[in-house]
Amino acid sequence: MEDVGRVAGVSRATASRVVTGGSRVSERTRNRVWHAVEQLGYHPDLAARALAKGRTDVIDLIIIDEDATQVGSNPYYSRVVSGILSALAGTETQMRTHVIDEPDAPTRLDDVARIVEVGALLINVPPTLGARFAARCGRVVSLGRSAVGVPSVEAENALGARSAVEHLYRTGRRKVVAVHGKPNNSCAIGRRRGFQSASVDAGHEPIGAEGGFCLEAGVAGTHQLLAEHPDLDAIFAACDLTAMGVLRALSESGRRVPDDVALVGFDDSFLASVATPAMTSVRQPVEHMAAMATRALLANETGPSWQRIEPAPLQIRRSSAA
Amino acid sequence: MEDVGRVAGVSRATASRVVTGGSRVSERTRNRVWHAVEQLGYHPDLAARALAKGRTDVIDLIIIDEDATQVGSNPYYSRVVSGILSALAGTETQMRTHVIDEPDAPTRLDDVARIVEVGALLINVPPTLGARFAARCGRVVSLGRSAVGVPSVEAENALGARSAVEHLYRTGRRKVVAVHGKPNNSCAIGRRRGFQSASVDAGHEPIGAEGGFCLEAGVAGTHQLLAEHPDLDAIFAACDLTAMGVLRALSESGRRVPDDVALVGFDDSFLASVATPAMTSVRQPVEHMAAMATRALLANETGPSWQRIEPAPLQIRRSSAA
DNA sequence: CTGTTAGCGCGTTCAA
DNA sequence: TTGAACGCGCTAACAG
Repeated sequence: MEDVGRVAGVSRATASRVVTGGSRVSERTRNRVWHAVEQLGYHPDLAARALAKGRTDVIDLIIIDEDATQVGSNPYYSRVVSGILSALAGTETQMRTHVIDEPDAPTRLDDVARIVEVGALLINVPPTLGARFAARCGRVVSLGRSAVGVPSVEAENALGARSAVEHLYRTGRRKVVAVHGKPNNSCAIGRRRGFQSASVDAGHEPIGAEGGFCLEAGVAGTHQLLAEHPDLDAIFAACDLTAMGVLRALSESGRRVPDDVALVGFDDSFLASVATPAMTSVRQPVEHMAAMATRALLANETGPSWQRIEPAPLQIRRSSAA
Repeated sequence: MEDVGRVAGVSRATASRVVTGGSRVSERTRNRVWHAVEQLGYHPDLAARALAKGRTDVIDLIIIDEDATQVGSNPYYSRVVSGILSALAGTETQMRTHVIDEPDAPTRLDDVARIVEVGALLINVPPTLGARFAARCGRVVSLGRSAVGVPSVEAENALGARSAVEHLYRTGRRKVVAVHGKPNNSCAIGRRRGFQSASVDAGHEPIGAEGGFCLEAGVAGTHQLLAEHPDLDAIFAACDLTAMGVLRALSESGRRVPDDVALVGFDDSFLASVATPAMTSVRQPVEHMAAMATRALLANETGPSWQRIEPAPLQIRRSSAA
């Protein structure tokens, strides 16, 4: 930077001004400095800058999982990462990832809260912990609704689920049932609500099995539903992974998709497109939501009341063909 | 840190010594310092440390992809991330992710090479660029073989493919064909070689379709193979994603798996376990390989001749049942 | 084994 | 609009 100044014929301080903000510097000087930067191939030292500014340009991604070694098997996380990185592209800001085992969450979250710089994205953090984290550090967005007062971005879970059910009845199905997520997960709750109200509106009693966002739940739930309601002809699954389980159980039971039973998942992750048959799914724009949260943190525009709710349009594929 | 020293009754420098290495400090002093650290809840400032040491504790993960927005759809990447993070757990070292669009690779790689600190992990970097990168920065490991002289860790691709073919013939299949990966991908090359030699050893002419590590390749390759060799009764796919495509094409053609046609994939990603039927697959221990590479970088034990080759055991599931 | 001292590279005040 | 000077929090020489 000393050199940049020298080459541009100005002091180090002026060069710094140009490189950082560029304000209160004459047009001519600015050009000369940028030119020198190019010429010398100068790149600022992030560590030094961080020390001087007292803040590192970094966004913290915080993932809580029952089994930290399993995060590699969840398509959701990589979509989030992808969204964050795209929002960070062209920025000097980096992403820092913390994967926390569920049991360690209370302690580890406090540790992380202390070191947060620009902001943090929370995934899978239960409301209590989310609220605590937000209290300790502000500058936070939760992916999926958390406690009241914790900024969050989520998909229109209820509306998405509703559109799935409506689609199924509209295309001629007579008995649409569901495999739900866990009763305490906010996303799962919304989807369940949407399913139930849409069922009622269509003149049917809501029929569903308890589940969870995993394959096994789909398999077990489907077998249970088939046993109790052999005349079902459509299943709404709380997420794509669950839907994959539904697909397997249906195959095991000799029911064909979509001929005998129609299937709709939720997420529209790449699982939906690689499944056989390709799966109709409610699209959750995860990348977009993560990018949006990231940009909000960068712009420091997240307050306790900050909230975004994104549409979740139905992506129709073969699994629900009439 | 000044405070830590004061509380422990020593100078700042001594406190620093204890916190960093702890060598050449008397037992008693060390205890006192650690005690003070606890008491004050002291946490070192990473930026300051980085500046003083002249090096940031960070590992760079570099991913090249044809479409950077699609990295969220590739299970391989999240497994790598997961492996790196597990190796970094308990360390002060962070992970920094760079996703690079294929066309930008030459320029961007040079940029990144300059800022690498502890070391870099390369994914999907073609040999030429890999060699160039290694020349510029050393401290690199490629996941999957790169150019000669570039440290790398890879799975026993050929042997893994061989075991898949042997398994299929041993369980009674008569005509095992393959959908390959791209001809210029090192992993794909190894798997192809394994398939071919195993086929020959089993007394058959190797039959395969060109492909790529994607769904579409599996679909197209399978339709082509079925047209040319209607009597095939087993397919080896170069990766799980391709295998999902094979599954779809077989379904479209009315062939049942495993009754009419057996299927074996490669990777043993979570796709293999969510597929219907569950898919036999050659296990590539991605997380373990990434963790191993990371540890090698941390220990600075990677030289031009550093190389690890990990076994790729067959994971047998329903798709290849006799 | 420990204390003293000198920067690491940069942002930012204050004066000019 | 610009330059000089200070300090961010820490590590690493060098003495003692």
